This record gives sequence, structure tokens and C-alpha cells, in this order.
Amino acid sequence: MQEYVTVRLLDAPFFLDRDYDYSVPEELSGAVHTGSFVTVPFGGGNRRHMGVVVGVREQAPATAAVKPVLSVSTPRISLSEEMLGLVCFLREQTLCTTGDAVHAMIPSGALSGLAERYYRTERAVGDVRRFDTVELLLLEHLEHVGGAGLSALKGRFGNGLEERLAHLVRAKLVRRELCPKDAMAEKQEVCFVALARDPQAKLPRLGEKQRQLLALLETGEQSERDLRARGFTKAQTDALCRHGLAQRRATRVWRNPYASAVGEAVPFALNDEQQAAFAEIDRLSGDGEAHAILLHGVTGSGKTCVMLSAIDAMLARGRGVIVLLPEIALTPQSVAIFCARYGERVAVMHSALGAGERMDAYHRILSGEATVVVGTRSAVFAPVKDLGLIVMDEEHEHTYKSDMNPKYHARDVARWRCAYNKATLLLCSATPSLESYKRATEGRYTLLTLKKRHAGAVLPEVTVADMRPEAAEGNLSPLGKTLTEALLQNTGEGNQSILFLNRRGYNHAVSCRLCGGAVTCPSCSVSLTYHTKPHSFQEGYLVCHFCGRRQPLPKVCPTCGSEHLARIGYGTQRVEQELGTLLGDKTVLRMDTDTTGTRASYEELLGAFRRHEADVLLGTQMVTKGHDFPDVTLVGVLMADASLYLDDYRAAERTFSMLTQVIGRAGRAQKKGRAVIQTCNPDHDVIKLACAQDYTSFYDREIALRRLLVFPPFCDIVLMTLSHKNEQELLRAAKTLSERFAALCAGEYADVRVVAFGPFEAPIYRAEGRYRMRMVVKCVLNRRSRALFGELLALFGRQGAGTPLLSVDFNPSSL
DNA sequence: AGCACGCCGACT
DNA sequence: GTCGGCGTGCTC
Repeated sequence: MQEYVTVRLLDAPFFLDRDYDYSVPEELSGAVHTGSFVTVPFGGGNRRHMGVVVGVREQAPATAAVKPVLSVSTPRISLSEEMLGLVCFLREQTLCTTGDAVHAMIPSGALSGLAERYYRTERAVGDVRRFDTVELLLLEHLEHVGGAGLSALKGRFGNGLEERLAHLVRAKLVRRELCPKDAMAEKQEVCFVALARDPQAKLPRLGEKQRQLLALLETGEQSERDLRARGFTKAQTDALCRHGLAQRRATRVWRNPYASAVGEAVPFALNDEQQAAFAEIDRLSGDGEAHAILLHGVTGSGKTCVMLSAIDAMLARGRGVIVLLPEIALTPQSVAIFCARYGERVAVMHSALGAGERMDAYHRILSGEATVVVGTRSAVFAPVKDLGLIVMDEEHEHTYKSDMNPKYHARDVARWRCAYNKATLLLCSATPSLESYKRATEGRYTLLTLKKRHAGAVLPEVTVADMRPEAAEGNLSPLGKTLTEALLQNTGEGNQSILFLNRRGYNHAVSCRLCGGAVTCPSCSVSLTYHTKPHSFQEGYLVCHFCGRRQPLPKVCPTCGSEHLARIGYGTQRVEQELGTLLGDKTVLRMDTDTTGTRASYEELLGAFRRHEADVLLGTQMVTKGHDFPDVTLVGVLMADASLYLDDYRAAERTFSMLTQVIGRAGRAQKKGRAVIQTCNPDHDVIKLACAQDYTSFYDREIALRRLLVFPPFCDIVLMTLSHKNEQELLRAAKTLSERFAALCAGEYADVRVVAFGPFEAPIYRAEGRYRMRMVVKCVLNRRSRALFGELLALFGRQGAGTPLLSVDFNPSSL
């Protein structure tokens, strides 16, 4: 029976990403299923492309000519029904291509790809004058070797190779082919064992080395690596195998950098409150329905214990678990908690994994060997068998939103997968996102609250240091009197301190040193950002990064009328310098994106601080996410209000969350801790509420504001970014974009309600040699509104290489 | 995007 | 006459 399949290409641009029908040749029937990866001929030139089968049928498609599937490219890997559904979900949700979605789900090493190869054709060269010497040498070489890959040719012919090959292909003297290339190899460990032999039988004649080798093997199996290290050569092992005295054995080994992660499984007992929360989670996840639970626990309430109990219970039911952690929290220490508790059943997945490690983790999950996946946002796609629970720790963290294609939010994917698998989604946070908490209050999530701090955890004594009087006295040092004294005393007693400074404070917001207010946009209440005019650092203007509004720099503070307006901005480096002079012989560790280039250096810094090799840890957000430092008794926050002036409508939410966490950090020590919060804005609600660790009041205040100004979760934000190397082209394209958008909104999509801003220059107008313009749109996302943006994406994808690039991000993590 | 088809100028 | 320029249009 002739079969037909519907295929989607993996390397197709947005507008080519639709269904194509192919016939299945007889020799492949039985090997091609829904979810299989195949190669197919595509386009006039029948170029080979990778694709995934999304449907199998027996009726011939109505369309004219159907081409045949060429091959099944990775027989071992295919997409399950669930993953195919997830591909569709991602495409609709984020307007990405099938290829983008598939690549998010399958590690690139596990999937075979296509490699270019070049062959000499039969055609005669003809007029030699048409080609240069290198081209003629190239032809000769290809004729000699038969066929060659691009990389091999590059080594030999160097610069200008691509152009020359293209020329030869055009002249039909060289044929280019795309061949399926194998997936990344499995890693094997080879060892040799002696085979049992009749002691009576005479040994064949062996060399001295061979006899030694045999004697060694008879004491037990030896790995090839060890043997080589002992000076035995391949010739000697081969000889023994040939004589039937030994055997070569290859076993697959998993590249698992965490296999040796040690740590002790900490036993714990749940207190009443934790037990009650766990009991409710367990009750819900046992009823065979999908559930979403928001576990809101104040800092130090022991959310982790509840989380681990829930995971234990789900594993006991025989179902798989995914644990998502924000990027920054995925340190060896936190991974060790899981490795110690679940051992071999854990697979760790994060972006810093090597290609081979990632692939092996994937295969371990696929085979069912690993049933607990711990990882960052991309781990939400892990092909866990019989998924029963997804835990999202620090649910509010913005690193759960991807800003590259596919631009998904891990929470949305997790919700979808839980619904599909009738699994439980457990969101944990001390400061939930407004969106999640709103859903909880509406009853769409089950809200569980932990109010009690667990034994030994006391909130530190919080002092809010008002920096305004000092500013008035002319003390512009980043370290105020209160904090300086506390710091000197604390380090003097041999205790450690953490100083936290939000690096985004470098942003040139303009704030008043007297009243503490920042200059905000009248229509968005987003802080305006100071931009300098080109070639002049003195002359500047203010820009709203949300709606693009511009205004001159006011002479006096719009709130209190004083002239003490100042651009906020000093960073960690400046403070490090100050600390050096202040503390003399004490050691200061600075930790920010500049000093922690790699994951390793980040962990090294944290480790050094934990070992008490430094007295003060100074850094950006990273320091709030480390782990418990038992000797830290002082936490200082410099410019607590700096992040209030971020050019983002979530500034208050982020500030509250950061302050709450950083204060909670000092509260974990056995010794009584202290927190000093420096601010020009001591009366600001957000700062007061964070000091009191009062989330619900903060929520009530913030949600009212969002409702009033119509910001998420009361609408969605769409960010469209156009970029182009040529500024003039970009401006023309930006005009086209806004016109097309306006036309669509007025015509075909008149039912979609939108509020659009821009186009205006992106906050970083020129980056990586490209200029960027953006448009920001407020609307409610649904199938209709997404289709509207899909049309724009199709329009800008269609017109070739010289055209500007349009990117659409729904609810971006930052603006 | 790629690649064909197609219709014009510069060369053997 | 042919080669090769790149404008236009399609891709199961």
C-alpha cells in the first residue's frame, strides 16, 4: 500500500514553514512514522532538507506532483505525540518555526544533520580561460579524491573557496550534495578481558610483552586506557584477541559531569505547616487530573523541604519529575542536593553542558534510566517518561523566559505539559510573579502558603538608611554613615558581609537627591532614561523606553522643585575602590558579570567566600542567589531605589523581590543578622514592604497600579524589533512596518484591539554593526492577535537577504 | 533562503 | 550566435 506523509522542514524560514506532502518509497515503508526525522528533496533544485513527519496517510494528496522521501535520518530519535503537540503549541504561542521548536526539544548532537560534499562531474572543462589556477587545481583535486567536504577543502584551498566552488558549480563542473551526517557518537569505554582457556592446551607462541599482558588480564579486566598507560600497545592487545585468548568489550558510558557529585542526603522533618502543604500537594497530584499549585513561602520557611517531599512522593508513584531552577541558582551545591538524594536517577541539563554531555543526558532520560531532571528553562522539554510533576523554583525569575527563538516562557510550556500528562505543576517562590499570584487569587492555581520561618531562621534587624541628608551635606560616597559603621564593626568582629548593588543602576535614570523621586513618563509611569546626544556628553534628553516619548532634561525636579537632579550611576568597581580604602587589610571579593566570565569562576568566587577567604562579598544580583553563608551577619544594599528607576514597568516588582531575598539571606545565619538598606527613598512603599517582608500588601498595591495603567497581567506586551546594517534601509522598513501594522489593524484585523507605540529607536540603537528600531504594542494575546503579528513576520521574512530582520517577542523579559 | 526560468548586453 | 548578468516566482 502506497503511503504518503506530511512533512515540515526543520531549516525553513517562517513563510516556508507549512505542510508538504511526500510519498514513501517502498524500501522505506515501515520505517517512516509520525514523528520520524527524514530528509526530503525540496525546491526546484531538489536540495536535500531535513524534516519531521507530522502525519501519515494512505490517500494520495490532491496536490499535483509529490516527491519521494529520501531517507530516515535518525532512526533512534523521533518525536513523541506529546512533543509534536508541543511543537504546534510553541509555533502558535511564540511564532517560531518548526525547526526552532524542534531544536529547543532535542539536543543538536542527538539529531543527525546534513553535510555539504562536492564532487567532480563528467563534464569537460572546455575553455580553460574561464577559470583561475586555483579553480583548476580544485577540479583536479576533486577528480583525484572523488568527493570532499567543505572543511577538508578549506584547509587546502583557503580564502575565496566558497566563491570558486560556486563558480564551478554554476559551470556544472562540480556537483554539490547534502548528505546526511551521523549524529554525535556515543562515548564508549573499551576494555579487555581474558577468555577462559583449557589449562592443558598449549599456549601459542607469544612475545614477552604479550605474555605479561595476558597475565595481567587474567587478574581481571583492564580498560584500554589503563593498558596504554602501562605501555601495552594496540598490536599486543590485537594479537591476544586474534589468538582467542582475550576479548575486546565496548560498553557505552554516559558523559555525566554530575555522576560524581557528592553531598549527603540531608534528612529533614516537616513542621506542621510544611506537612499540611505537602499533604495538599500529595492529595491533588494523586487524583489523576492536572493541577497547578503556587507554593508561596516567606524566605526561610523551608520551601525546599516541601518540594523534596513532593518529588519523593511522585517518584514513589513511579512517575517522572522535572525540577526547574533559575540559571543562577544551578550551582554544584544545589545540584548536589538532588544528586545525593536521587543518585543515578538524576539527569542535569543546563546551557553550559557540552554537546556530548547534553546528548547523553537526553538519552538517559529517554531510556527511562533518569527519572528526575534538574535543569534550567530548557529542561522543561526533557522527554521524561510518564511525567507526573514539574517543579519551578523561584517561579518569578525572568530567566525562565527565553529571549531567543523560540521565545517561550518555561511556565507556559510547563503548564501545557502538565495538562497533557495530567501532571502537577508546583510553582515555588517567596515573591511570586504578579501573574501567578493573580491566577492563584482567582482560583486557577491552588495557593499554599508557608508563613512560619523554620527553626533558627530569624529575620535580621533591618535598618533603612536615609541617604538624603548625607547628599545634602555633600557626601556623595556610595557608602553612607550607617552602613560604614556597621561594616567596620562586623568585619572587626571577624564576621562576613554581603554588599549588594544592582548593576543596572548604571542606567542613567535621573533622580532627585532631595525627594528621592525619579523623573517618569507621564503616560507609562516608567522611569525615563537619560540619553546623551552624539558627540556631546553634556547635552542630553530623556526617553521613555516603553512608549518612545522624548523630552528635554528638566532643570528642576518635577515633584519637589529642587535643583538637585542627578544622573544615578555608579557601579561595583567604584564601590570596590571605596571599600579598599575603608577596610584596609580586609579582603573584598567583587562579583559581577565582569569578574565572572565563566560558570567556573562564579562558583570559585562563591566557594572562596564560603571558605571565609574574604570578608566582604560585593556584587550584583548574583550575590542574592548564592547559597547559605553561615558566617554572614551583615547584608548591605546600596541604592535600594536604583532598581525602582529601571525603565521597565516591572521595576517595582523586581526591586521588591530582590530586597526581600537579600534581606532573607542574612536571616539564615545561626547568629542574629543585620541588614542595612541605603536609599534616597525611605518612605517608598516598595522599600518599606520589602523590609517588612510583606508580600500580600505589596501585591495589592502593585496589582492596583497595573490595572490602572493597563499593564500585564491585565494585557500583554508585544515587542517588535527591526534591525538592519544600513540605517536608511532600516528607517524605510520601520515606516513600512508601522504602515502595514496600521493597515492590518484597520482592515482585516479590525476586531483586534491594540495600543501601539513607535516605531522608535531601541535603547541600544546600534549594536553588532546593526541599527535597531522597535515598536511596542499593548494587546491581549489570543489566536487572532498572534495571527496579526504572524502576518508581519511573514511579510518581513519574504524579501531576501538585504532586507531588515524583524523579531517579535511576546511579553519579553526585559524591555 | 535557494534555485530555476527568462529576458537583455558583451564577447568569441 | 553563446555566456552570464540578476529580476521574478515557486517551493509538496
